[in-house]
Amino acid sequence: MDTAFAMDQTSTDASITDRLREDILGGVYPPGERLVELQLTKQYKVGRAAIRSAIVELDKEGLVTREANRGATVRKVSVAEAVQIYEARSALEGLLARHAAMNATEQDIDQLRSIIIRMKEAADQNDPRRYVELNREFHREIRRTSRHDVTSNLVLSLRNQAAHHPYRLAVVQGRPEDSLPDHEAIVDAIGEKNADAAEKAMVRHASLTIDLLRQWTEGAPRLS
Amino acid sequence: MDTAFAMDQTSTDASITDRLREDILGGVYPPGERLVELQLTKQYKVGRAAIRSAIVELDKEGLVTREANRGATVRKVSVAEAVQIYEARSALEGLLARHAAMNATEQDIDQLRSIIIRMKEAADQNDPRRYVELNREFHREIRRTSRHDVTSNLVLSLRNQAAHHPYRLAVVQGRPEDSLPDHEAIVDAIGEKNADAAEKAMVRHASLTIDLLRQWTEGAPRLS
DNA sequence: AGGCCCAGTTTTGCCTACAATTCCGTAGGA
DNA sequence: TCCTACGGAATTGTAGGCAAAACTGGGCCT
Repeated sequence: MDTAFAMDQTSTDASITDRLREDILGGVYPPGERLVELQLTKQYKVGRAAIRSAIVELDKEGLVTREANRGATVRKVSVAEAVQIYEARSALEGLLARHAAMNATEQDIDQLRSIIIRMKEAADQNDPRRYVELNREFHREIRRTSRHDVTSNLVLSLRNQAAHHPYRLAVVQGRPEDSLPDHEAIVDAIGEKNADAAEKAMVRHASLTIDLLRQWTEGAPRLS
Repeated sequence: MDTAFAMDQTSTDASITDRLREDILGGVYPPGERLVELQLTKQYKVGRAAIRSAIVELDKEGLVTREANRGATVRKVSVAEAVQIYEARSALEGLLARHAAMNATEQDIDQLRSIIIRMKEAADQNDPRRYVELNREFHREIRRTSRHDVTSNLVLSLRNQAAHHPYRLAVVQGRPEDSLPDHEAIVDAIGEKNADAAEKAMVRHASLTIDLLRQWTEGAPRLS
C-alpha cells in the first residue's frame, strides 16, 4: 500500500522531476539516502530514463549528488555550507531589494504594506504557521517587484538547497518580534525609493538568520 | 572538418556535457541554433541518452533552453538579461572579495600582488591577450582565496551564461588603464584585511563593466 | 486566389535490453 | 587470526527501438 493508486498518466519527464523534488524537500527521502534508479522506477511507475533525467536535473539544482558509477544520494549539506548558502542569498536578496526600491509602483508598495499588516496580526495571535507563510509571501513579493528574473531564480535555487534541514525549522521561523521591524524597514525604504537603504535593510535582516546559523555551528556540534 | 579532432573514447556522460559546453561557448553552435539530438549523436559518436543528459545539464546551467516536445536551442540572451547577469555577478563577487579579505593568508596576498604586477606589464606592452588571461587568473585567485565554494560556483555559472556574446568581447577587455587601479584597490583592501573596502572596491569595479553594457543597450539597439 | 484540412516526415519522449562497473560476501593461504 | 584474491549480485552507463507530438507540404473547398 505504498503508492495506493497510481492515478497518473501525465507521467511526463518534467513532472517526474517536480515530484521527486517535492518528495525530497518534503522529507520523504532524507539527506544521505541513496536514490536507486530501479527502486524509484517502481515508486513512480515510470521508466528508468525519466528517473535518470530527473536525477540529473536535481543534481544541477544542488539537491542531490551523483558519483560516477556509484549512483545518487540526497545531498547532505553541512552547517558550514548552509552558512555559505545563506550568505550568498543575503547578497542576492540585497540586490533584489535594491531593484525593488528602484522599480516599485504604488501598487507594489501597497501590496507589501498589506503583507506587513497581516504579519503583525499573525505575530499578535501567536500563529507561527501563518507567519511563516506570510514571510514566504513577503519575499516572493519582493522578488516580483524587483523585476530581476536572473537573481530571483538564483535565490529560489539557493532556497531549495538549504531547505530540508533540521536547522532550517528553527531558523526560518526566527522570532517574529526580531524580524518584523526588519521587514518594516525594508518596506519603508522601498516606499521611499531609497535603494541603498533597502539593500542595507535586507542584508541586515538576512544577517540575523546567518548569525543564528553560525551560533548553531559553535553551540550545538552534535548534529550530523 | 567541423569538430577538428574527435579523438575520443572516454565518451562518458559528463565528458559529453563538457564537450558540448565548450563547443557552445566556442561558437560552434551560435545562439538560436537548434540542437537536434540525433544530429549531435552522429557529431559526437555517442548514444542519444548521453546527448539528452548533456542538454538537460546545459539547460540547468542556462546555456540552452528546452521546450517540451520542441527540442533545445542555444540560449540567446538579450542585452537586458546580460545586464542582470552582470549585476548578480557583481553582488556575488563583492561577497567573494569580502571573504577573501577575511581569509587571505600572506601567501594569498603575495599571489594576488604578483598577478597585479604582471597585469601592469601586459598593459605597458599593450598585450590585450595576456591582459585578459591575467584578468581571469586574478578573479580565479580571488575565488580561491575567499574559500566560498557556493558563491564561486554561482559566479562561474553566471560567467558562462553571458560568455559567448558579441558584447562580451568589447566588455571583458575593458580598458586596462581603467580597470587596473580597481584591481589594485581590491588587492590593497584584501591586504589590509578590510572586508568592507574589498567588497566596495569589487562592486565598483564590476559597475564599470555593467555601465559599459548599459551604454550598449541605449547606444546600439540594432543588435539582435 | 486565399485559407483550411489532412497525410508524411522529422524529432522528441519514453521504455526495454545489454554491457560495464562497483560492491559484498566468501574462500584460501600465510 | 588476518589479509588477499575471487566470484556473484546489485546498480549504473549506454545503445537502440517504438509511440506520440509537432512541423511541412500538397490538395481541396470556399
